[in-house]
Amino acid sequence: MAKLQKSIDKRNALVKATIELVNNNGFHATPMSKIAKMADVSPATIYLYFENKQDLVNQTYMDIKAEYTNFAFATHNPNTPVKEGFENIWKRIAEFKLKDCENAMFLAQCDNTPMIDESIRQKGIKHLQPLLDLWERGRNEQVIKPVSDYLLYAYAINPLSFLMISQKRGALQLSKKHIEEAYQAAWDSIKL
Amino acid sequence: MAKLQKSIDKRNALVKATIELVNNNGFHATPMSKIAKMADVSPATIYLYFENKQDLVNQTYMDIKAEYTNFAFATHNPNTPVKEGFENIWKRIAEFKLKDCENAMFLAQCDNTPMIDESIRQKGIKHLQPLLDLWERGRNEQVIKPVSDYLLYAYAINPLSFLMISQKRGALQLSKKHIEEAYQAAWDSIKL
DNA sequence: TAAAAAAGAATGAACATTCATTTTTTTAAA
DNA sequence: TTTAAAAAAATGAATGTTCATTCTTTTTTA
Repeated sequence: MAKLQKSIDKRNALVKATIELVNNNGFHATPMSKIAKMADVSPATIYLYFENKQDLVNQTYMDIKAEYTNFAFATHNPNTPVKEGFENIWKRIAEFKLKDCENAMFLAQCDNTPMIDESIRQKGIKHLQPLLDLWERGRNEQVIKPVSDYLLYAYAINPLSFLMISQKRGALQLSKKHIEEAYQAAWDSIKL
Repeated sequence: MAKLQKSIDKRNALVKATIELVNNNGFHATPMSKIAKMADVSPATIYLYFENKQDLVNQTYMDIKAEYTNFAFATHNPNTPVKEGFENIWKRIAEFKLKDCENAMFLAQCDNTPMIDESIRQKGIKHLQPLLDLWERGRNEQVIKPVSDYLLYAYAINPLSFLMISQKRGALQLSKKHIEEAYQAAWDSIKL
């Protein structure tokens, strides 16, 4: 329906405005009034779509997290060899983080501050299951070091967030070559 | 003087309270009134020691950053072999991040959000010079991969922040063995 | 024309900062 | 050493602003 579509557009505009403003100013320095203005909507209208500010941010987080993991695993096939599967997922994640920088920045901020309800963050983690499954297989096949998922994540995935933030700040510009170097470092850190 | 000492004590109490409250609630959800209360001081008194809230946080950041790098490089000798030197610095950093968790959490939050003035963060980075020098030597001696400092930092150092945050959240408890595994991953990711 | 959606203005709480006093410390004269 | 005036430090209570949220009215949709 045109009706329903309009609602979806408005909700999306609110989510988008939230991401941009929170990225640049942080959660608490982002007033509802500014979000409303950027989304071309009255402040009161936000409350037709979201319970309150916390809910708006929680939902934004969940939306983006889902989009992120959908993208990351879209081309994943659980039957490919571990090394190949990892390279594929890693490069999809890298592509998302570096191309869809706004969204990725928002996730990073959520994951590094107390701005999101902890229960919501916990839910977000579950989306990573396909990667954890791959690692489990890798450990069994003695292709990947027998260490915890946290450690693997810390070395294989998390560094991308740091590189992304650095790029956003203008500290460096990541070329194809850099991505390849980063992938090598990631794989070297977890392979057996 | 007893006089001067008292002032220093008060300033320290304010800095300490700032760290604890910002760690748990974030910058903007930490009112000056609460900082004052926790430091056993009137809100007005804060303004005798700091220009305003932003200045309080900036100074807190600089204080802790200096403490952090002093600790990290305290036992560093620029003449030791690269591998050995790196292991030493890495383990000092790990010790700081995991034992002096409150301070390290605060730095992580500052580095991952827009809460600190960018110019202040830039200054903080300079403290890392001894590590960058070591890497430069490592690249020359072909002991370390010929990649940028950012990449080396992203893989060799930054993962510790992730592990620290995870530990703080209770997601895992890092034992001696985990630290050793993490060190191996760090070294594997950057060694040639 | 009734119901739903949206709007702008109003409300009340929270907060950073300042102000007017009070308390403490310093100074130096007795 | 004691004392009291001056200076400095500290305080609690205001101030004015900002903001999330709600209320009442208007506009749009069915």
